[in-house]
Amino acid sequence: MVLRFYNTLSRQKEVFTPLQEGEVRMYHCGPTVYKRPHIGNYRAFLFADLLRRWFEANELKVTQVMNLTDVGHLTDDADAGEDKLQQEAERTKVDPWAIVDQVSQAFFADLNALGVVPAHHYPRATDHIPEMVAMIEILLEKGHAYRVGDNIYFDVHSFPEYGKLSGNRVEDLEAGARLEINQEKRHPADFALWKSDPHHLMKWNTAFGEDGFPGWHIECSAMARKYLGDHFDLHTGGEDNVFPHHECEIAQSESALNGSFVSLWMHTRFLQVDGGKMSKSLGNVYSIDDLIERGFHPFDFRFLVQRGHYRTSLNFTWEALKGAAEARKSLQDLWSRLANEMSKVSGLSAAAALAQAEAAAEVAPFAKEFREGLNDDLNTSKAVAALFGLRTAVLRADFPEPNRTAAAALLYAADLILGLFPAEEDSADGLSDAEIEALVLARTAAKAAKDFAAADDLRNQLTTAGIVVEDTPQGAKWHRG
RNA sequence: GCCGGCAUAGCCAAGUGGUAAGGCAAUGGAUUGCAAAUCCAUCACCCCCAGUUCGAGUCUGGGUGCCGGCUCCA
Repeated sequence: MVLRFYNTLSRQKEVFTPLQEGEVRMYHCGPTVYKRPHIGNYRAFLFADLLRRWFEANELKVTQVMNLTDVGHLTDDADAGEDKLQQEAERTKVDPWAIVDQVSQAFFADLNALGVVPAHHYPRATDHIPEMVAMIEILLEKGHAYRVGDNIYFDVHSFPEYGKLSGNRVEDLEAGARLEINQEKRHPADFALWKSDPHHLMKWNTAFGEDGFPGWHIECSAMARKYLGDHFDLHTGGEDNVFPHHECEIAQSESALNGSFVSLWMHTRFLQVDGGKMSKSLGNVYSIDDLIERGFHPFDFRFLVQRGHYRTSLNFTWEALKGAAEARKSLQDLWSRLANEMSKVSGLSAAAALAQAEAAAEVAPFAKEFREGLNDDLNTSKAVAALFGLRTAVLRADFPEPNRTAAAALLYAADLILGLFPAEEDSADGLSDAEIEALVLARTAAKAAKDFAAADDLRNQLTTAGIVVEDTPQGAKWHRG
């Protein structure tokens, strides 16, 4: 098994070697819970889910952490800066803690709808104030941070490698600074670790003062350390996190902990809508519910995202989503056709199912293409193409019967890894096989008698019950849709 | 102004320098009582201009357009 991933830090694909053999520890920058996440946010979270699933399919033990940022961050570093959560709270006259609760619930509901496997920890920033304070104290002691009144800043010049992730240089940042220079700071690129403001709605009484709140970046450093240790395998986020957020995390953590922090940094490219950035004014900032209202299943969106590569900007359009939905439906149809064989492989692990598929000559080429695609920096396009290759092969009349189970195994594994098909809904009006057979036979008889009205009526009954009837040269066949 | 990325058919999207995966849609045919499904077939000179090379979507330079960061943002 050789997994290769593109590392933002080195700007190239690298062979992945876990720090601890057989284990992967990873951290994902999660949502700021001040307003409901949109589909663009979910592209990043679906990517995290895919990583998790593929690692587990490779029999690695995964520890996965995704933070919830529930304390607002400053819109700028000047003292007048407000934070989004505070703004939202003031705008809606709702207590910020209530907003956090409400948005968090919506977030988890969306994750569930998208079939995301829950991370092991979803730490909240406000639950980790002591950890952040402790880390800031280390930075002060080591001379990487300085205090001005009740504000504390990280001294960028104390970390010579600042800029290694983003490629930015401290000098350029200074030259391009569009902000009013905060006179408190020694250098414009210095960033806040802790701020104090009596008017802030969310504030804590700490050694740094009575009315303080954390800077934007420190929460991830502190929480990652707590749940994953000082040095862990990989950290992900959207491309916009590269700078300043992740750059600052690196500076803080490596300064505080004397050593490398994260081995592999992975970032997802933004989702575009209608060829450009989604924006409120264009009215194309969609939520998962918006997709559902238009008649799509959240898994259609999941499939759309996973048909493309995470490092390429994906253009979301309703037409593209429709295309993904149709494509997913045809794989779902394949699943139904393999229902009998599916029962023989269900319960297998993804690793075992994939191995079984690779062991069968007729299916192996597709299984290999699927695996190799994912091994190569999660090339899901290639992996999905393999599934369509499998579909074509299975649907050919001469597909060898013994290999149908292997084909089912591959599709089953693909579902465990990509999350293609929602869990079966309990069909309350489900017909038994015998009842279906009777209806199908009755329809065949009606057709033979040229009573097409009756035949169509029977077909409608079956369709309504979720049964697909196919007239083939070998007679009528049916399967559950 | 300074960093970084992308540009492939109507749409979405892969692509180690050797003559363009896959899907959706569409079109023709087979099949059907009509459909649906399925099967067969058709459907791209890879943004523009130079250059390197025996050979470039794939490398280099210059344009144009879009995206990200430098400011909260996946």
